[in-house]
Amino acid sequence: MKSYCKFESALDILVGKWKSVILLQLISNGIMRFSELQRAIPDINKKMLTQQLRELEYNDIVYRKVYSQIPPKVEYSISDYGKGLSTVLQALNDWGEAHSEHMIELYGADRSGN
Amino acid sequence: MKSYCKFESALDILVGKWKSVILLQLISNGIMRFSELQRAIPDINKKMLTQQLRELEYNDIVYRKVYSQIPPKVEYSISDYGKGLSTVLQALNDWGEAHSEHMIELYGADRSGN
DNA sequence: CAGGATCCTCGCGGATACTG
DNA sequence: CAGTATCCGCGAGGATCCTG
Repeated sequence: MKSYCKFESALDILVGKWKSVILLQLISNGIMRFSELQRAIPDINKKMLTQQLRELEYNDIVYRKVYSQIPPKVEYSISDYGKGLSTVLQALNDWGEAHSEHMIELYGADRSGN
Repeated sequence: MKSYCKFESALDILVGKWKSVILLQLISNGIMRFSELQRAIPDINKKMLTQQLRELEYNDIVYRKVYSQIPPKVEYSISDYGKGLSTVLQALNDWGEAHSEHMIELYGADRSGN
């Protein structure tokens, strides 16, 4: 039997109400400014956006580039290291897709709200 | 660019303070009774153990076998379907391991409490 | 033995206002 | 523009007691 002892810590890093959406945006759009992220995710507020971005930055998943100018300009992107997540994300995504099918088989209607 | 739209729902299923520990136990020990799980995870209480098990059961990750007898006997195990998670778990675990190394490189000491 | 029912706490997430 | 600072509600998680 393999190790399986650090997947909990891995989970923690992805957990947070907005982490996934943010990641999704940055993955598909590349570099994005703070305000672009705000517009792309209308239901989030600045505090949450900042907070979740900081956590992702702390874990070196996203890269934060600050232009020291006025008005300020900050760009976010998936860091080189963060790109290593893609395998995991893909695995999770594939399983998630299969699972929603499975749930439909088991319980009937689709309640995913997708 | 691949889809990446269901990995959020996949995450939800693994999230919960005790899901990972429970899964770990069931993966490595196979079939376990309720009380065995309790003993294996001393810090959990019955309510939480029951609740998290029910959620996993609802998602068809764990199988619950009830022996109608007195005193009651209930056995839990990873369902056949749930075994399909192993790939994902392994991916998460591998990344988690690499990541904790990476964090040490970045910030020095190991704060994982492992 | 394997829960169910109740009550409570604590911190995540959110609304709003202010600032360099 | 890209944030901080404060305040607050709500729900996941927990302690405790009861039951078939």
